[in-house]
Amino acid sequence: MCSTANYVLPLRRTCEALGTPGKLCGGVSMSANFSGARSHGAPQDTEMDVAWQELMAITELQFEGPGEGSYETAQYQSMEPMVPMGGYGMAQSHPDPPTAAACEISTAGTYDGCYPQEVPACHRLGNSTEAMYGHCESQLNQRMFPTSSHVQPSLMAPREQMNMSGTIQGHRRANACLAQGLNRHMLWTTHGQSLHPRSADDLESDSGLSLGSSPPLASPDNPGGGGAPGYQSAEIGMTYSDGEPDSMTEQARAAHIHYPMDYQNQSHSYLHSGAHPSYFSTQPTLSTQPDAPWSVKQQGQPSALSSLYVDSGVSSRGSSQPNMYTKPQGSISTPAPVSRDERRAMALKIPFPMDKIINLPVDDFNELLTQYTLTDTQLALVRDIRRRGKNKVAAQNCRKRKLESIIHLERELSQLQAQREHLAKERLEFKHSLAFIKCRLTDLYSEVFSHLRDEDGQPYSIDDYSLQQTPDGKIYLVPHTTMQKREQC
DNA sequence: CATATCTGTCATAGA
DNA sequence: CGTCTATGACAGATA
Repeated sequence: MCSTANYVLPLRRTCEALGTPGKLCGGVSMSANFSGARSHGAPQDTEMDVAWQELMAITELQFEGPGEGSYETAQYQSMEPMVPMGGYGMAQSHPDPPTAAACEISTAGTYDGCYPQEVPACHRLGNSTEAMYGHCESQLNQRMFPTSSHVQPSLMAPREQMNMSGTIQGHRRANACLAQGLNRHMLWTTHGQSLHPRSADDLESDSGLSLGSSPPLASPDNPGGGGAPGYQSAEIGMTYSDGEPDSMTEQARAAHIHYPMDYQNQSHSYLHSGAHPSYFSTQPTLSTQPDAPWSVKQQGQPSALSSLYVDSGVSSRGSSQPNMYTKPQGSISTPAPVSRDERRAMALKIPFPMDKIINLPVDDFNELLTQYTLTDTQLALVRDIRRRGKNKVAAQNCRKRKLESIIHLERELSQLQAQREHLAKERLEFKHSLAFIKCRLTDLYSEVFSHLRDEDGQPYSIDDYSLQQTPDGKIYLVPHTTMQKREQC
């Protein structure tokens, strides 16, 4: 798979979307939007040509100020390291033809950095993905609140609609969710099933499990799938379901008996991990060992979350859902977010961790499945978890790419505006220079004429004669009448 | 309470 | 054909 081509396409899509704001909005028909957004390449190209011509039309000077060249360049370089990750990278160091030409035209050093070489930035940052992402994020935040905002508001708008502070937001939300989780906890334990006939999962999800692709699964109040109707951790007092507590405990005990794993302890170990707010390991684990699936070993390195683009692990960063049923802070253990899928997996007693479900290669994943006897419901849940987990990461990456694409386009716009201004100044200088040369030529012409004399010693009239130079360098005095005859011929 | 933003999820296309 | 990835669209949670 070619990383360049792979990136160019989404970038172009983003360009198209920016060019036609309506496409960013929800349409009546998704499929229609899809086809529309992806099949109108030619008109968009025409628009780009027109836009370029406008930029080149230096008659109307509406430049608003120099671009923040160095800053944006550095910023964009910081994005580049995605290239080796998943075949994504910004700009790809392939200047668009117009810009490249423009850069060549430009005589000032201002445009040397028109398209910076991104690779060094990657190497500068090395493997410190923390720094990599932190850099990106911080700059995104800076872009969010520019101190010298010369970018047109129309271009600020789409960017500001995007997630510019995911990490911060995640932390902020994590704290906020504690209170929220407390409220939810109280709500569920107070009202119980009578007020909430549907499970938390069903209430949270628009569709719960994937529509049509999976049979109904055993969400806490949907025991039809063969799993426990709910899961309750007795040790930490977590209640994932609005079911009867006694029966829940029963179910938990049953799980204890019928399955080799101790979910309570597993959950406990997860909750005690603390370092990472998620059950998910963010490091792909290629090991196919089916034992100790919920062990702390699966916690993975939290740094993976900060890797450039979400690698393959699934995080609960900023997710509002995982915290909803966690125990309020200040209790026995550090609150750990439990996503719906995690609860489902526990409810159905899936005998391997989310980490493996999501991150294992398909072969290893299938091999893992063969090592256990799973019901259809469990199998469907596992596959749904895998699909959702991968898609969640993909969505996160997709959004980051979109943000970076917008930033890239804004920077490119600034550069083109600066270039336009430069060319306009250059044109003005040439115009003045030309006027001066014309004036000088007229003077010289008159002076030459003033020194010319005919056979009678009389000066030639500048109205009746003109000087003309032939290609061989010789100069002739030509009467206007002769010139007129030539023109008539 | 309305709004904006963030995030997870689904549907879909394409590789 | 199954899987994976990318992305638009949507919904829910939250600030």
